[in-house]
Amino acid sequence: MTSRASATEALHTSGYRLTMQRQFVWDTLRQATEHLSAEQICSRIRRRFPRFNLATTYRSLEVLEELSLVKQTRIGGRGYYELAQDGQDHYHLLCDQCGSTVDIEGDHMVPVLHHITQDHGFVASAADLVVHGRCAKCQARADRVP
Amino acid sequence: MTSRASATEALHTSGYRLTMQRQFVWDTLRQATEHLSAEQICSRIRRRFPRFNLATTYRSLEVLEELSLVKQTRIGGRGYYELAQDGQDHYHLLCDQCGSTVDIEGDHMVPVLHHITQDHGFVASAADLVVHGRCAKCQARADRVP
DNA sequence: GTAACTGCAAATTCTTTGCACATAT
DNA sequence: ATATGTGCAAAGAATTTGCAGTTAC
Repeated sequence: MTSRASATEALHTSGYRLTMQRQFVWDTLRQATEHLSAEQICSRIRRRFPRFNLATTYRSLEVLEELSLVKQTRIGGRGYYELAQDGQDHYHLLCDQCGSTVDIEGDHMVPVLHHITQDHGFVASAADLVVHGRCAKCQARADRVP
Repeated sequence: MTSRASATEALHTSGYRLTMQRQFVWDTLRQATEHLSAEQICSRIRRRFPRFNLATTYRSLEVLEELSLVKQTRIGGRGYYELAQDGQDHYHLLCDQCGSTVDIEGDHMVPVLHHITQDHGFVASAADLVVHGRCAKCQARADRVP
C-alpha cells in the first residue's frame, strides 16, 4: 500500500534493472531513522559489501529519486536523502545552534502553495523548506543562562 | 531608511574596513535585478577591475551576510546572493523545466512558521523555501502541445 | 547475447584556505 | 604603525563522468 513495498516493482516496471546495489541503497534508507548523506549511505553499505562505492550510491539515488521513491533535501550545500512520503511532504527545522534537525509533517504548506499557484500561475510540484532557528532544548538553555 | 543606504556605515560601525572590493560586491548586488552566483558577481566586477577574484568575492559576501545586508539562497547545491530585504523574507519558485526563477514576497509563511513554533517549541529565525514546479510559460507551452 | 550497470580513478564544480603583499584606519 | 584585507595558487569537499569489465534480463 505504501511506496515502501513497491521499490523493486517500480524499478522493474520502469525498465530499470533490479540490482543488489539499488536494493542496498533502498534498504538502507528504509532502515534509517533520519535523512542520510550519500557518504553515510555508502559507508553503511560498505560494512557488509566492501566494494560498494560512492559513485554507485549517487547513481542509485538518482534513479530512486526519479521514481519518486526517495527525496533529497539540501542543507548547507550537502544533499540528504530519505524515503519519499506518500502523499504529504515533510520539511526540516534546523537548529543553528546545535545542528540538530527536526522533521515536520503535515499540510502546513498547502495554503502557501495554493496561493503561489493563484498569484503566479506557477504549478508547484514539490517544496523544499528548511527553517532555521533554535530548537526547544537550545532555547531552554539560552533562557537559563542569558 | 532602507538597509541599502547603510552598507558603508554598517561595515564601519562593525569594525570592518571599508574596501573598494566590498563596495563593488555591494553595488553589484544593488544593481542586480535577480539573485547572482558568486561567479556572476565576480565576473561583473572583473569587467571594470580585472584583478578582482573569486576568493575575495566569497569573503566579501561572507561579511555582508554576517551584517544581514545580503542573503544567500542555495538552489541545487549552488549559492545565490541578493540584498537582504528589510522586514520580510522572500522565497523562490524554480521552474524545473526552463530553469527560471520567480521571487515571491509576502507573509505567506507567517502562519506556517507560527505553527511550527507552537508545535515544536522551535523558534524560527529564517526560512529557506524553494518551490519546484512549472512556471506559467512552460505550463502554457505544455498545454498547447500535450 | 547484449544493453544496462558497476567499480575505479580521474575530472568537475563550488567554496575555502595559506601566505606574501597591500591598504584602510 | 599595524591589524585587516586582498590576490593568487593550491587545497578541500561534494558530486559527476569516462571507460573497461560485469551482470540482469
